[in-house]
Amino acid sequence: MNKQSDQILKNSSLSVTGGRKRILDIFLSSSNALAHQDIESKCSDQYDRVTIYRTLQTFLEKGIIHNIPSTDNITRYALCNDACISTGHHHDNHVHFKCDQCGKTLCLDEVTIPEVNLPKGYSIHEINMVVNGICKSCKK
Amino acid sequence: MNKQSDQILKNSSLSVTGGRKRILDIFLSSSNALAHQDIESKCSDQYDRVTIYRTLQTFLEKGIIHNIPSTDNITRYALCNDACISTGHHHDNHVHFKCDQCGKTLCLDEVTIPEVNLPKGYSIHEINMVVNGICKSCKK
DNA sequence: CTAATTTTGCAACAAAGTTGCAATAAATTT
DNA sequence: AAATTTATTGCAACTTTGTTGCAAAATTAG
Repeated sequence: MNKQSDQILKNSSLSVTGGRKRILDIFLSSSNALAHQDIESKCSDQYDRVTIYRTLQTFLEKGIIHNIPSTDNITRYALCNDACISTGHHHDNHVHFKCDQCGKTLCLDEVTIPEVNLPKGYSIHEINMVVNGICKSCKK
Repeated sequence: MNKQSDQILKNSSLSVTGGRKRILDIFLSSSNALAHQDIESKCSDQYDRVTIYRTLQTFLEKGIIHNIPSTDNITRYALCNDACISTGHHHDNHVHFKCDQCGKTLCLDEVTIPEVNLPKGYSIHEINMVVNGICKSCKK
């Protein structure tokens, strides 16, 4: 009976440690993107601040999570979907949404980023699209 | 003989001070977006760190500059084009480009953000699009 | 030119992130 | 399954980034 988090760590050839499992579980049970601060407030009693920083860094490098750009200068992370993880080479091509009311940031996995034509001479490696507005839950 | 920076400040009904003129001039003479750090390194001998923070904040509020989202957690600012400034109500609808080689971030004023369709229940207030890749100058 | 208003610099602080190193835990080998 | 190797964690110290209150200085208004 392997937990999902154990499996993900093994697939990324990472040591399975308590801290990594815990942080991964926090992501698995969250519907929105998380900032370092969010994670810290959920497990700083068990794990050190520095460990959380290092774990997030490791997850990023392994493509387990991706970070989401924002203008408010807070780095938020979200789990990559299976496609991301398996490819290793990492390209999110989905749109991110940040709700101005509840403040939550979501991956809209089903919304793909539309094509954009840049002037001659530019080559594209990655595209990020972040939409601000009011989310489904807040609008009701 | 009013300098351009004086005029911009007056148009935004801001007091014309040495620091504001200096920082505005730095933007006016830069082809790429600037982080707080970039500005500090150019004028920290003349103006205090705190003044720079407050000036950038003021410029943001007045719509003289806008900030550009990024995944590297560094807030970068760029001058708004005339359309932005005059409307007051601020919507950049151009694409931003960050070069992976030289690290510079540019406003591609001529490239407008393509339409995107969100699922039912979401309302859009603002859209940001940031493209990473190799810029014109680096590609040569 | 003087008074009222804003802006600035300084000091102190808070928050966010990083690094080195010893202790500990996990994986590997036998 | 114990011992060894390797990787991870916690702690302390530090750097960078951003904020706040308040008195001094500069700008604007009368």
